[in-house]
Amino acid sequence: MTTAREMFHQHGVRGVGIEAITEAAGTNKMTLYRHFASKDDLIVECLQRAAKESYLKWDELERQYPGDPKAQLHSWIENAAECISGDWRGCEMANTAVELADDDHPAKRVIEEVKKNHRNFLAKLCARAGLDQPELAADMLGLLLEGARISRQSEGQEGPSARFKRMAEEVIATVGGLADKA
Amino acid sequence: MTTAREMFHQHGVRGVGIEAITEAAGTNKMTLYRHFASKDDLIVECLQRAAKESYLKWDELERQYPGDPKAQLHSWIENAAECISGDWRGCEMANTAVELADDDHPAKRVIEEVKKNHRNFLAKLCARAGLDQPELAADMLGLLLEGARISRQSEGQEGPSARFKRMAEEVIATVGGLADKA
DNA sequence: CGTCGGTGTTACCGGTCAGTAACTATCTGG
DNA sequence: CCAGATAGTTACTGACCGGTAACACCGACG
Repeated sequence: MTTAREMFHQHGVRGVGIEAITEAAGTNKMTLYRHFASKDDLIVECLQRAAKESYLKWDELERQYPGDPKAQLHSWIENAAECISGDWRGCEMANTAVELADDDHPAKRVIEEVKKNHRNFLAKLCARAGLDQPELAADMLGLLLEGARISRQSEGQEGPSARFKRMAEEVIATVGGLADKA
Repeated sequence: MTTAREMFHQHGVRGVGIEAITEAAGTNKMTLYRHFASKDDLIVECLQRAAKESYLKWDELERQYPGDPKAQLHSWIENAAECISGDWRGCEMANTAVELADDDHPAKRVIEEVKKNHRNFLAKLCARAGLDQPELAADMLGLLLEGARISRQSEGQEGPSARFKRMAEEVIATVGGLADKA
């Protein structure tokens, strides 16, 4: 199943077949179909596992710097930057959303929920950090990250996504961070 | 061919077949294959047409407010916001880049070139508008747009992408716009 | 009138892929 | 040692899709 996530991410959910996944995982199709009803089901469960990982990571991020929301925010930036600079192919969620043009696909609900939670988490961090416009800052950080992950797939590692960290710092410093100067 | 672009955009390049395209265009497969060598070829030419449209739009944008780079910048924001709010499914280029996991695909070169040109165009506008940090502002505007277009596919029209205009204005006002206050 | 470039039509090939069936092997717990 | 659950194997179906072949059609131009 970890293999499934890797392959879905690497080649896209539409670009890899069940057989290739099971083969790479050292098993076969039948075993997989005894655990998952369909390929769509497998996709959904992969995304849900990814979602759970994200939630854990956010929790850990808060626990790492208790009572210091500014540090939490910077840690988030650090974390996000790592997501971009790796050899990863963007965001599992966003990529899948692009590939699954059908709005009725069950995976879409998972994706939407995670993205909404991410936004709320960011807004919470921004508000706690005392930013002047936490909602605006959260939206900007979220979209900058989303854009950076996509841009990496269009322009490669040397594109604008390489400057993500600086941009994010700029956002919390100037956009919502007027409280610093007050 | 216009039909091809619409359908590629609506269902994704991997999600629609040649037959569906030709049928929707009121013709058939053979006629298409007499003009295009392969599906990949069709994709590339569609993207190149999209690229040409973008270049024309940028030129028009500069011609619309000659000698007034600030107005050009705001007009760019307006234009970008329209791209998001429509019923469109994100950016043709970025979506295709996500779908075509293979880095060697000829379409990737087209996409990369357009994105680079877009970034340079933005940087030029920002510099001419007298922004303090034109490169940084251009990167941010570009990634915000990219992120907004992707977010629309994950979170729908009501998500952060709805606030794109405000974010972009904030960027040129505070991030690179210190020249205003000087 | 003839022929020639472009178009439409039908049928087909080869490949891939999701999903299933039937059978066998292996390991478990009692 | 036996029973039952789990996993492996092979082969298959049915559908879709990219691409091609062969042939009939129609308009233009000489």
